[in-house]
Amino acid sequence: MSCESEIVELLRESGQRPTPQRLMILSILRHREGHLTAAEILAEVKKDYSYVDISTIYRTMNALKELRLVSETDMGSGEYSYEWRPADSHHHLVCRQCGAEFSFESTYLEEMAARLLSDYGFQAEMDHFAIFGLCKDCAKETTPE
Amino acid sequence: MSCESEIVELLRESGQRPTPQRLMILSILRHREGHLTAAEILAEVKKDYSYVDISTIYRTMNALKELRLVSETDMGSGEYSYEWRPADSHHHLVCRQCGAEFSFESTYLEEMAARLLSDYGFQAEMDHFAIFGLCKDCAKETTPE
DNA sequence: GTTGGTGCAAATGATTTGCAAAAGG
DNA sequence: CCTTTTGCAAATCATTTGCACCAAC
Repeated sequence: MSCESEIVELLRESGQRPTPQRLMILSILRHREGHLTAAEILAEVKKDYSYVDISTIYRTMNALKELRLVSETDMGSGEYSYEWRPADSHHHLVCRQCGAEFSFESTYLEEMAARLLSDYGFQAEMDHFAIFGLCKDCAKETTPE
Repeated sequence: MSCESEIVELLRESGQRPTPQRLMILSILRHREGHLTAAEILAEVKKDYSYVDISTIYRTMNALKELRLVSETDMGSGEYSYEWRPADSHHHLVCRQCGAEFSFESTYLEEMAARLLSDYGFQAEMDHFAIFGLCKDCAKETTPE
């Protein structure tokens, strides 16, 4: 794939070795839309390359997290989800009832980040938020009016 | 303490039995400011009442969570924190570097909740948010300019 | 060669669960 | 009594770690 060299460069720049495992993990993260759990990444990697361990996934994710190349989000399922850090930050609505997930963008969060910076000097990481609540359909059931 | 009867009533209303364990747990949650982990609640309860188990804490928290009497927040430490659901919703800034925590209130979050409701019909639970980032001091070190 | 990365298996640590006994209504 | 709740111990489940071996530079 064409962006492999780009990935290799990214790794080298940050002092990491471009092993086949990492290339596969990174390629999956970059080509798949949305967030993946460590187990899901593992399953995907194993399709082509059987001998990979879940610990390698976690170690890679931790390294990439520190480099801020991937985001880690608690989607409320008990596992963390990882996503290639998107250029355009988006967020997730997660329904507590049915588990449905929706993406959304919000200038409110960016405005708030700016405000936190000016008021508190706090550099908020607003790139990937999960907001919990009730989706439209479940809200209807719960409050049938 | 004077608010015990109030707590008993709250439990009864929701079909729960006011056992001594629950009364203590609830009393601690209501009188302590800020959020507590399950282990911290356990330690606090054990001061007066030795035979309590961590599973009772979790079971109580899960029941109260569903009744929306306490909020559960991932403060980034690997454990969840619980807090008596505050009348005035506030949120937390957590520094990824030094771990410092700050409370803040924000009308932005409320505005966003209103917008999510009108745009998506999504009833967001905005009562207790943890936002991660870099605090003033750590930001200074990282970006000494 | 030296350093860093991997697979494997075992450890960890938070949370959950099965069950028999105890307590609440 | 009948149902819910508890303590205890054991189970789960995601994530981390120790270590010997292997791969990158």
